Amino acid sequence: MPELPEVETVVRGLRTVLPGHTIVSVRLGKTDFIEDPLALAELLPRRRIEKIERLGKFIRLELSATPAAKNPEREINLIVHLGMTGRLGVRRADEPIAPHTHAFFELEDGRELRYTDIRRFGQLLVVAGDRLGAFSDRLGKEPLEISAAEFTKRLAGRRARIKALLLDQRIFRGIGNIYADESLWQARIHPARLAARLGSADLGRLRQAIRRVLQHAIAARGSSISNFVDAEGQPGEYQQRHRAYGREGKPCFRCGSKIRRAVIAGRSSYFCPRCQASPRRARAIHLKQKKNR
DNA sequence: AGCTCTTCCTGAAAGC
DNA sequence: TGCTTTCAGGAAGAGC
Repeated sequence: MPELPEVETVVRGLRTVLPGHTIVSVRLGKTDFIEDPLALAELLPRRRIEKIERLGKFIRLELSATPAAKNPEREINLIVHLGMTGRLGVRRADEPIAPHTHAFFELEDGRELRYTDIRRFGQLLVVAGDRLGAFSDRLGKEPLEISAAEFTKRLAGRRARIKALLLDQRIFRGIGNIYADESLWQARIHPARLAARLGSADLGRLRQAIRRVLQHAIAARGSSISNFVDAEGQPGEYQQRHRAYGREGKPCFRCGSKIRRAVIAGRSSYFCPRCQASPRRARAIHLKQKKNR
């Protein structure tokens, strides 16, 4: 499923082939995952793709108007969320169409940007330039850019489980189930721990673990779970480096204990029962250390 | 505030 | 073998 590293991989791929090109027309299949299909089909033609960036798990294509565009005075953005099974890639218009392809953005040079999404959990929307700030403000901080102080501040006093907070896009943007579990394993923190009960050492390790895991995953071009492929249709390789996610019953890479699976924050969560002390055990360890001091 | 449940959707996997 | 059921999950909303 596409999370920050997968979306970053797609964005980097699109960046090498799309900027400077103009959308000449839009064709849509099923539209139930598109916020306003009529606006999309009306506003995009005759616009040039200026730049592409990632906002958490969202992809933003900044579009400038050519004179023939509708409402040329308005700057708009095409925003794409890949959901679970979304794919975005550029193909020649005469190439075969993958099943479940529901949006085609034809370019002036005979290629087209295609959006394919088996389950249609993804999202396509148009955001006007003057609304982009509000759109972005609804999302939390980029985990690769956040300072230690800001990281701590965002979790301080929160009585929710750390896993739930890592998945909450209003706190940090871009982390999903795989990278939450991988980061918690790396930082040796049990997913069910309450954020308010984590010490500064825990939080420091967690921030570094998130950075490290995401950077390594980006370098490996993401994890190919649920058929993820990049803009060129190539799978990523980080799934081979997973230490917790999807490894139920397999030995922990650190201590050899069997990785366990439990539903935490409504999601499958994988962790090492020895390296990542449960909330109860973490508390017992904490009290014992206090007593010995 | 934060938890659980439900909804959206399809294909893979498990169950019979 | 082949059909039926269950499950997975990002995000949002309801209800507790």
